[in-house]
Amino acid sequence: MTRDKSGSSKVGEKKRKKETELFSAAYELFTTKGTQNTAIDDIVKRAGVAKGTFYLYFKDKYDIINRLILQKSSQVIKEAVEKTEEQKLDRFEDRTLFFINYFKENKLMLKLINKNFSWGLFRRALRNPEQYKEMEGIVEIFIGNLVEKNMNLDEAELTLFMIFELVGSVCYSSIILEEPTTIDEIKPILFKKVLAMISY
Amino acid sequence: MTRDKSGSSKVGEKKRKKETELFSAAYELFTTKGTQNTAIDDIVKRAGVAKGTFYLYFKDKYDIINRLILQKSSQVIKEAVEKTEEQKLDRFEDRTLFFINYFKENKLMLKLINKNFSWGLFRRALRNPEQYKEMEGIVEIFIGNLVEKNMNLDEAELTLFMIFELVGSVCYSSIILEEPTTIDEIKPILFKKVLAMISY
Amino acid sequence: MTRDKSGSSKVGEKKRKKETELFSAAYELFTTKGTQNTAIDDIVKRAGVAKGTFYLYFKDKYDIINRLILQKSSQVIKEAVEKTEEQKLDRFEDRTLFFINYFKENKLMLKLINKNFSWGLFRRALRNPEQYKEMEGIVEIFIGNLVEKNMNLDEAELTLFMIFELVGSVCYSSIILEEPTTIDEIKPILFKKVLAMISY
Amino acid sequence: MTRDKSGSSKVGEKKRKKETELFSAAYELFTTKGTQNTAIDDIVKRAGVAKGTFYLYFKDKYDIINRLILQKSSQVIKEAVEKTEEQKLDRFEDRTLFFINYFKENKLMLKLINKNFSWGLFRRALRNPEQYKEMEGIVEIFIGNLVEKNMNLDEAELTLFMIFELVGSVCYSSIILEEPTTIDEIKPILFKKVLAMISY
DNA sequence: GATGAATGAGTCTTCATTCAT
DNA sequence: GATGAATGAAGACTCATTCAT
Repeated sequence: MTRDKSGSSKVGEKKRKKETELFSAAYELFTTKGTQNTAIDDIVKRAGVAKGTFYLYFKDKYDIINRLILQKSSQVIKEAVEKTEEQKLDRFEDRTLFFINYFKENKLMLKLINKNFSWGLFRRALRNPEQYKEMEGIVEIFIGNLVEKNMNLDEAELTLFMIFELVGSVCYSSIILEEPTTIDEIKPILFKKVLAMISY
Repeated sequence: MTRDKSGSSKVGEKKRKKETELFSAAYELFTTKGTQNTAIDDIVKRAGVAKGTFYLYFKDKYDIINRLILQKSSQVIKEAVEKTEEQKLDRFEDRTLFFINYFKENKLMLKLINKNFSWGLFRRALRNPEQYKEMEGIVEIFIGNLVEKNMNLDEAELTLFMIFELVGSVCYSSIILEEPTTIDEIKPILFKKVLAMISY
Repeated sequence: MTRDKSGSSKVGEKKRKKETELFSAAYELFTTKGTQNTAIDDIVKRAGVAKGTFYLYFKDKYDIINRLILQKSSQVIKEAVEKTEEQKLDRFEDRTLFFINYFKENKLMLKLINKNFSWGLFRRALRNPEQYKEMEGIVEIFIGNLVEKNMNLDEAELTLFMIFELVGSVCYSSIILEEPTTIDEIKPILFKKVLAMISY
Repeated sequence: MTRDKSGSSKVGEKKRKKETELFSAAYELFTTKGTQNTAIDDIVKRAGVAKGTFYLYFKDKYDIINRLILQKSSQVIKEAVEKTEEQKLDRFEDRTLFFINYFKENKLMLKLINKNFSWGLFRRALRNPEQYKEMEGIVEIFIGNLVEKNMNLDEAELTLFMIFELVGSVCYSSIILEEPTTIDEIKPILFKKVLAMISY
């Protein structure tokens, strides 16, 4: 009798393991060589499974890319939030900066996300009640803080969007390409600009 | 004996013409379908030349992409500068906003540049004395203005970089994908944030 | 101890049921999408059994196709014979035409059989004493009638074969493809030709 | 200066040769193993060209199949007509039988055509003025003869269609599968039936 | 008997690049 | 300089069949 499709049975575990291996193989490859230059063949070879197995778990290449971005980005953000909360910082600005600082640590993910990120995909994910409950909280808190500062709701959301775009591109460029300079040299200026965006 | 590579002889003209046709065919295609989905075959067909001819003028596909981005982006910026100067605006802030406003008009180029733009490529181009003399001027003027506002030189240049990144990503997302909303709704907020970045 | 392979025990019944479900799922799919475009996966999904189960009842894909054709074609013919006999038609020719007319009704089977039918397979089936006793009767009656008309036995059997081939192809083409025209327009001519083949 | 696309120049000749080689390799393979079991890879290997070359000459697998059937069938029919006319037979019936007799000689083509033949494709080809002028003549003559025998035009065309279908299926079965017997044993009966179809 | 996860050979198709003419 | 036929490696995806549980 089969009770669950991905549950606690031995088969279910094994199944889950394959998917995980596929995910992490793809992640490694995508962040190293880019999605475009990574073949399904590379992924399955690294994961140590047969080609057909890939298509057991993913509809096609786009499927794994999207699911990976969603998964990794929400995971990284979640982590960043947790670390930020541990800091017991009083001021909203400080919390924001600490958050960004932590966020930028995950270099590999940055590379993956930056060229494939879509705000629409992200918002849609936020509306998925099951999986992203926590993340939604963060977003709401952030926006709430801005609203308290007399921003209206629309502007607050757009501000968040712009901060994402700015921090994302700047980090990508400075970390991955070291252009125009290193992230360490850029960071103080970036923080200054983010604060300016929050405050005015 | 070939005297010149871009000269004034009839042959030189003809040569130049093929290259130009290849450039504009590629531009049209790249901005419409993306670089990835455009085959050399598409380009040469549209340009009306043979496939081999392509490799007479460009080393490979990357070559034409890079040169196209450089060429188009500096051309668009140049135009934007000219239009801005015609406006005889007194305040630096107003000139910046007018500039950005004009800049964003060129939707097609935006699409091309956004996923391929690299600040390093851009700066390298600026240092090319022949071709980009005028553009360098613009950049210097902008930076000069920021320095007058008591920014140091490094911060000024990084500020310019960040404005480019922010405006670029936001325009791309809002114009091409209409996410999170249309450019018209985003513009006032974007301007506000750019001003904040200039001022603080 | 397994006593029977198709017997009356409960297990046997269950077994029989799976096989039947596989058969009817395959039939539906084959006649709708063609054998080539139907995957084992489609069949087992529709039948509601596991993939491995398929190979418990059928050696491979060809096995189910052949057995299906045999089964369905003899079933349709049997039905056609019964309907024909209900009509109490006196003349052999009239009975033949009525038979053909009924025969052509089963569009789906036509599609399945036409591209896979093999006279050898069919005759071999007829010689299988168990299953196809009745059908053999029909064939013998038909042939007997022709012999009465002074055809020799060989010619009679070949005539039957040719009528099958002609009626089969013409019906397939006109019903499924509507080429060169509809079955309704073709039918009178087809009947005329069949009568000619019987009579001369 | 390029004057022609497949003409008399050296390049044109070479080009033509590749296409021909591809055609004949495909023909050989299709008739031996069937279209379904022949991969593009098999074709190009046998033709001694690269895989990409195939797609220079044919849109896809269906393209080469259709063009091959059209080409071969019209070629065989043309030949059969020529041979028939050389015989100076007076009676229409005799000419028809001689024609069929010659027609059946080409065993390989029979195999190819039989499972892929479509009357619609065939008629469309007949309407192609350039290539099939002669063939159209044959068809018209045949139909004309039937009309002289007091058949109306529609019935004449349908009769031709049915003869094609009958002769095609019977020859296929008897020549390729030797079912229900050899073509030599079947031929007299087949002729008798065709005459019956012409005469009544 | 029943399951369904896993396999991997097989298939079609694309395209940047080369090179003889 | 110009041409365009030829290349073949690379890629995404399918599916009949097996086998451990």
